[in-house]
Amino acid sequence: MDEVFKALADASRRSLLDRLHARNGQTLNELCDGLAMSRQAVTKHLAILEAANLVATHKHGREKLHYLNPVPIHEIGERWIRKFEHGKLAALSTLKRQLEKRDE
Amino acid sequence: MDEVFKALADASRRSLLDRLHARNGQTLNELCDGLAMSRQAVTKHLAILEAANLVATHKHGREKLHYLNPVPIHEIGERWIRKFEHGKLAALSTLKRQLEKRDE
DNA sequence: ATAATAGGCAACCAAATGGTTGCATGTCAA
DNA sequence: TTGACATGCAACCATTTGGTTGCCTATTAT
Repeated sequence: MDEVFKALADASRRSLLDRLHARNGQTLNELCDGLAMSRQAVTKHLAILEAANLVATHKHGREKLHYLNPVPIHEIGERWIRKFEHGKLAALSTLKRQLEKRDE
Repeated sequence: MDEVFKALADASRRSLLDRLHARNGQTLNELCDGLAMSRQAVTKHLAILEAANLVATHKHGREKLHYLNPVPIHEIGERWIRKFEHGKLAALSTLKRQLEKRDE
């Protein structure tokens, strides 16, 4: 799971996921368009996303197509994010109460 | 939002959030226990969590108490994770279909 | 008053990260 | 078949990151 969090920690990589979410199955060159960095930099980012299982690829002739895999994102939502949403109100009220002690 | 993702990208920091989730309002020294690293390293991690607004602190005498703020985690869930859950089935079926082309 | 406790600050260091460039390879089209 | 196109590989570089150590300050307890 650490790999997924690390992969999501970079804005360029999140942008790549966004673009695949908007249109799945893009080639490397398509994903490079408009991303002020070299093709090789994008390749590295995609490799990290692939290692985290967030992107799957499929070679078609000389093109490499990239597909979004939403499962790890979903798992983070399920196993991590929701845990902190549970009891959110309780945590907030504690937080509020303690911060108000500043004024004592 | 980038700060929040970056803050969550480290296992030690996620562990600190876990521990605050288990028991809110711990001091720095309490949070150090069992975390094979120096107090100063923990201080730095907590500073990053604080900068990302994931932790709020409150000085009480010579102690510094740390409180979890679940709001940024919730926002990531709302604004980012859910987006990818929407259309998850569609993405998965495309993914499956394309990966099966390997066998053609 | 003095010692112990809780924490802060700053300099330093190794390794990881995010990027580059140059060149090589494989595939398609004329 | 030959040139153009899509991608891969490797070396290199600067900056960031995660950690350390040493010392300083503030608060509490004896």
